[in-house]
Amino acid sequence: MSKQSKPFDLELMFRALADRTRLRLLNLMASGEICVCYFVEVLGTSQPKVSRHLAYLRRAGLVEARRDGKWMHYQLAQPADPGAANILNEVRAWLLLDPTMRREREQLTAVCCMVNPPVQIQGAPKPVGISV
Amino acid sequence: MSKQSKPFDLELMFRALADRTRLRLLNLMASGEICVCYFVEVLGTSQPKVSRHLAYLRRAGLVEARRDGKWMHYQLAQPADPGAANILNEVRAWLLLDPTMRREREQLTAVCCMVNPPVQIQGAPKPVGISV
DNA sequence: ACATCACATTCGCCTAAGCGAATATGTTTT
DNA sequence: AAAACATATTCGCTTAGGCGAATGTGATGT
Repeated sequence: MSKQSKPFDLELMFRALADRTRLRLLNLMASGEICVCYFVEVLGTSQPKVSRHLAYLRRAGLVEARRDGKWMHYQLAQPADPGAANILNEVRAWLLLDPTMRREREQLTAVCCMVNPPVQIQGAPKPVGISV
Repeated sequence: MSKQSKPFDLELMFRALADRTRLRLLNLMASGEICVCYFVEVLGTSQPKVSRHLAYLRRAGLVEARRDGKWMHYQLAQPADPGAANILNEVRAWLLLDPTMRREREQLTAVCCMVNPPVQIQGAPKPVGISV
């Protein structure tokens, strides 16, 4: 059998990318691993909604999750298919340039640097790659 | 106003790409303009279905249509937003490499070269860019 | 003028998937 | 053991969108 174990469903990837909330989630992972409570805080949406969209992204193979005590950390995943990886890289490049997305990454940085952070964030592990 | 006239809805683009039939349609436009009857013939799907999906692609700004007598010709469009254009280029590159998509492009070429083409195709203008 | 051709649109049905609200699960703390 | 916490899942509802079948539309041919 010359077939890959997973032929990477491009259609599924695009369905995963075809939602603003999910694009915003991917954007906040640009700098590295980050735990769920930051998504909730920065995006200003409900926790179940964030969780559902993260599950969708994971099913599509676009992110990976890692448990650390009570916290779940999410990071961008590199698809095995090189073509899919190239497409995703372009999407990430676009996210980096988009003004709205840029603002949300700045909000993330701001939240991380606060002396008196919101209740939801207090005690949460800082995301990596944020210049504090 | 520093805003573009059309901020190019990336989410809409991904929704347009999130369907196998539409990816197959884009694939058949790889070599240039092509008229609707070829889509119907090569994809083996109903004409209304092809037409609806082409309309969807046009609404998303991924293809352009041109009327020529009773024939409608479709071709890939270059989005104004350079980031979106880069993403689309990667998608096209992926389509060129995918074995299934490659086979369908070959089918298109085959149909064009037939001495006794199927009824649907007889008299239709040949697509450009097909090595006959 | 009328039929035919190439394509587009509409209709009714069904599934995927988004949402808020409620609830469940796994982990740490006390 | 029980409470608190962070996150995940389920439920009921609503909308987008896929499909085949039927119909509409604009151009050509006779």
